[in-house]
Amino acid sequence: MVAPDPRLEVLLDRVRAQGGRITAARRAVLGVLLATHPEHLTVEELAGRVRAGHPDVHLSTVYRTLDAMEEAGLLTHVHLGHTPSTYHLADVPHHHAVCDGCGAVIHLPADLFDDLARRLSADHGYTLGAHHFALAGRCADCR
Amino acid sequence: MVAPDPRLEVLLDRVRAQGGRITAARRAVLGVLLATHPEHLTVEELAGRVRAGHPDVHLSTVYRTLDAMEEAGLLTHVHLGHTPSTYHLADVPHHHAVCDGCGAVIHLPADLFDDLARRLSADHGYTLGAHHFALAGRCADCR
DNA sequence: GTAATTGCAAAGCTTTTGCAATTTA
DNA sequence: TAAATTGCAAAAGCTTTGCAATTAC
Repeated sequence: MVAPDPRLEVLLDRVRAQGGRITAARRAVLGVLLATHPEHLTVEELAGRVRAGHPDVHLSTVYRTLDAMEEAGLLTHVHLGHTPSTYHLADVPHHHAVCDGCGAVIHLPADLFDDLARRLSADHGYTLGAHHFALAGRCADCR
Repeated sequence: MVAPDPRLEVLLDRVRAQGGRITAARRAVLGVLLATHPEHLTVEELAGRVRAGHPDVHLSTVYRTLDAMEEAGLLTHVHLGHTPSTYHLADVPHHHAVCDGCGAVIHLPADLFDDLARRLSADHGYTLGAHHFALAGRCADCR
């Protein structure tokens, strides 16, 4: 038996506050995301872990739950490459750099992009936003 | 009748030089890419234009042609968002910033990323590579 | 009770693949 | 002629959707 994570209640309260309902599926999905944080899980991986405790939760429910929770601002998805989207709890904003060779993911603090963001804003009126797509390149090992 | 583009022969020579064969489909695909450069076309758009002159070229042939020509270094594909990949001739390296609101694409010179690349290299041994995924954000109009 | 959520099955959309037939060099 | 390329049809992989049944509030 896994000890209940008090952070789960905080997340659920945010769902309630937005008029969302609390279901077993939502508890399970958020629970998995809390337990695996700060990993980035594909929907498949997520569903697998959810099903370990709730074999009845359908894959389409996982997709819809993720959509709803993302809409509510609780989580985010990122594209790391030519692969399925990955999900993680929304917390400290960060970027990702993926190695084209081995797939390793490096997490980068957002402030690394401050200069770039400033120039995009000044030169193009463009506001750099979500850290939605990873940078591509080569890690030290694969170089 | 469209005047033949002399640049096409240059590209075809590069294909030959690598042992590739010249077919009507390859002429057509490269021709469209030359004619639309520097636009970024989805495979669907590309195939549509190819079929205007060669109704017999199958979509799967377009995919295979793009793979082969990309392999040969003649072209590149970029992901601009939750949309099909887009293709363009490989020329001056550049990055892309897409507006989450209207989908507008801003082309950014590669040297905008020089500082970032330097820090990634120094701090993580990571070599920033292909400009494969667009940045996400908001353009001036949509802000 | 009412609206939100779910399960299921089916479909959607982009991309890939097997294979025989055709074409290039 | 040998190897590369194509057409076609089928399938694969990820994600979305319609709808009736269930569940939360």
